[in-house]
Amino acid sequence: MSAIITEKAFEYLDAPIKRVGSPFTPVGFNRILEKAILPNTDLIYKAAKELKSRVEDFIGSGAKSINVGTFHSICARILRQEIHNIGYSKNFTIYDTKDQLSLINTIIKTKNINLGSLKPKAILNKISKLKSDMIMPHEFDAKTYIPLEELTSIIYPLYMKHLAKCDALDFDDLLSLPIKLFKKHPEVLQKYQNFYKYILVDEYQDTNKSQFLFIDLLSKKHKNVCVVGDDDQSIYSWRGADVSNILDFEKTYPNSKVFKLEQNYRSTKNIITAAYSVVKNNNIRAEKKLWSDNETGDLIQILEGRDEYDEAYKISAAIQQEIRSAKRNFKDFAILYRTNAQSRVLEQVLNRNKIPNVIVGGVRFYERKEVKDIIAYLSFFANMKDDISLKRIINTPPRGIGNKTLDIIESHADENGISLFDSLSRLNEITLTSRANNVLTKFHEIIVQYSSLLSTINLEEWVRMLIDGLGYFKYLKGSDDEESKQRRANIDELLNAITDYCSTVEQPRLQDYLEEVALMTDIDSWKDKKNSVSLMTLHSAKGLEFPVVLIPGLNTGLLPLGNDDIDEKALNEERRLFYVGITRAEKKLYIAFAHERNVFGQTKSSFESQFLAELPSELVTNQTSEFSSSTNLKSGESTPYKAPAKRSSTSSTTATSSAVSKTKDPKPGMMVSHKIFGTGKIMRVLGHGPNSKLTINFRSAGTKTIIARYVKLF
DNA sequence: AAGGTAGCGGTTTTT
DNA sequence: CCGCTACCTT
Repeated sequence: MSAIITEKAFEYLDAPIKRVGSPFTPVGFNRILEKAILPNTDLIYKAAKELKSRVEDFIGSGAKSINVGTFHSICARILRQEIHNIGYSKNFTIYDTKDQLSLINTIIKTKNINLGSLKPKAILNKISKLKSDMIMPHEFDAKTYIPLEELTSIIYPLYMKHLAKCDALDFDDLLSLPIKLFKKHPEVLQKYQNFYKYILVDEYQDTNKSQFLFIDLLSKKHKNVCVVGDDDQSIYSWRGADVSNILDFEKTYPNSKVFKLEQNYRSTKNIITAAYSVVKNNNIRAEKKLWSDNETGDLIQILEGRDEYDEAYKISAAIQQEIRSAKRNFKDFAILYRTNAQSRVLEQVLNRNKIPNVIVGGVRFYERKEVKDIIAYLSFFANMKDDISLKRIINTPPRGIGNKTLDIIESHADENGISLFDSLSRLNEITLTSRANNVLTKFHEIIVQYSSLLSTINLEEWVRMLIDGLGYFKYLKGSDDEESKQRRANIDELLNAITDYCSTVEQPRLQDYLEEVALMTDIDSWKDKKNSVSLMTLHSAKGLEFPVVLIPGLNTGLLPLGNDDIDEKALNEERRLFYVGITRAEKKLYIAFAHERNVFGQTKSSFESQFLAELPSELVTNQTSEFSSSTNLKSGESTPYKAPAKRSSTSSTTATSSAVSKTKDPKPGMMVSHKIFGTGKIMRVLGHGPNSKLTINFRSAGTKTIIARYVKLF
C-alpha cells in the first residue's frame, strides 16, 4: 500500500475527504495513483518521479514537493533522521522475516525455552500482531492457560531486548516507532506536520492501527487528508489491517466529506456484475451499487483441467487463442493465483508453449540463500552490532567455525552484555582450542580489513573485491552443477543491481542501498517492459489492471485456502481476494480449476471452489470450443503433459454443476461417509478396490481404519 | 568438533 | 518439492 504525501498537489481538494470504491474511480487521482505508483517502477525514487510528472500533467505545474512511498519506506526515512531522539542508533539495520525467525530461535536456544508443539513462526506471528496493534511487552495481558500466549509473553520482551542490542528494527518497528517518536517529541512531530501539509493515502482499507495513528498525528495540524479505499478489497487483516479505519472515517473526522465512486471505468459490465455477485455473499460489508458505461463484454470463461498441468495448458491455449483472434500482446495478460507455489507449474507449461512470462514476487530475489548471504555480509559491515547477520556469515563459506565454537562465543557475549563481534575482539578472555582461536582470529582480521577498505574505494568495487576475497564463487561451485550455475548468476545479478544503484544515486551509501533492498516491494522490481505475461499472487495484483486476467486454482482448499474448518471471517477475506482478482480484468476474465492437484507431492482429487457457484450462470461459459481440442500448439515433441482431458462433460454452459470425480478408487483427501462414524476424510489408502484399507479421519469419531466397501465416497 | 547427508515434516498471503 | 534437523562420518 502506498502513501502519497504532497504539498501543492491536493490544494484544490476540500479536505479531509474520504473516497470509497477504489476500483471504480473516475479519471482522477486514484487512477493516476494506480497508474503511476504501481506499475513500471523500479525503485521508490523512480516511482516518486513518475508520480510527480503524472500529477503535473493533471494539475499543471506546482506539484513540486511530492513524496511518494509505502508507509514502511516513508517511516524508515523519518527514522533515519530522527531515531536518535528515542535512543536508537541511526545505523539501525532492518530485519526481514528470516532474520526475525533466526533471532527467535537464538532466544529459544539460549534461554532453554521449551516450545512444545508450537513453531517459532507462530510466536513470531503473534509478536508481529501485537506490535502492529501497538501493544508493548509490558502491556500484553497474556492468557497463561494458552501456550501460545504464555510463551509469547516470555519471548516477546526478550525479542525486543535482543533487537535493541543489535541496533535492529523489524518491519513493525518501522511503523510504530515514528509514533513513539512523535508522542515523545512534539517538536519533531510539528516539523513533519509542516513538511507534509497534504496527505493522501491509497488502499486505506488495508491500514493497521499504527498506520492509522501515523497519518492521524501527521495530519492533526493542517487537517488535509484524503484517503482512498474499498472495504471489499481488504485483504490484509491477517497482518493487522483494520477495515474500521475506513468504515469509521466519517466518525473519526466529523468534518470529512465522502465521495462514493461507484462508476467503474475499468471493466466490462459482465466482469463488474460477476465481481459483485461474488462479493455480495459476504456478510460484513458496506453495500454499494456499482455501475459502468463500458461495453457488456464477453462472457467469463471457465477452464476445466484434469490436473494442474492440464489447467496450465488450458490457460496457455487461451492466451494463444486470444493473441490470434483478438490481436492482443503477451503483456496484456496476467495470471493471478492464491499461493506462490502455483507459479511453478504455470511457468513450466508457459515456457514449453513459448509464451514469454515473468513471475512477480515468488521466492524473492533478495531472499535467495546466496543473495541473502552476501546481503548479510553487507549488513554486517553497515552495523557491526548485528549479531544475526554475523551468525549467518561467520561460517559461510565454511571456515571451521562450528556450532560448539559459536556457542562459546555467544555465551561470552551474553555474560558481558556485548555484541558477538566485540567478543571476537576479546578472544584472550575466552578459553578455546587453539584451532578455534586461529580461525576466529583470521575471521576477525578479514572483517577489520574489509571494513577499513570500504572507506577508501567506491561501493561497487568494494563489493566485488569482498565476494572475490571470500572465495564465494568457489564455495558455490561445491554444490551440483546446474544449481551452482543459477546461484552464480544470481550473485552476478546482485552485483549488477549494486552497479545500477551506484550509477543512479548521487552518493552511493551502503546503508541506503540496504534500506532500499529491505523495503523493495515485488511490484517495484517488476520489469514489465518486456512483452510478457505477468504471473503474481492475488495479493500482489491489488491496484493493478490488465486487459485479460486468468485466475487458476478455483478449488476447495486453494481458493478459499484452508481446510474445511475455515471460519466465516477468513472465508469472507478469501472471497474478497477472489473479488480483487476479478476486478483486475478490463476486457476478459478466465477462471480455471482442476479435478486433481498435486499437494505435498501426492495427487489428490480436488473439488470446485464454492466461489464458482457464486458467479451468475448466465455470465459464464465453459465452451472452450475454439481451442479445447486443439493440439495445434507447438507444444514440442517431448511434452510430458497429457493431452486435454476428453470429458463427455460440460454440455451445460455454467460452472455451477458440481464436479464430482467419478473415479471408483478411494484416494487420500477424499471425503467419505460411514453409517456409524459419519463423515470423514481419507488420510491413507492401502491396496486397491473395494477391499482396500482406508485410514479415515472422522470429524467426530477420530481416526479409524476401515475397509473401503463399508464407506460411501462423496 | 565440523561438515555432509538422509530422512522427515510442513504449506498461505507481504512490508 | 524444498528446507531443516539429527545423525553419521571424517
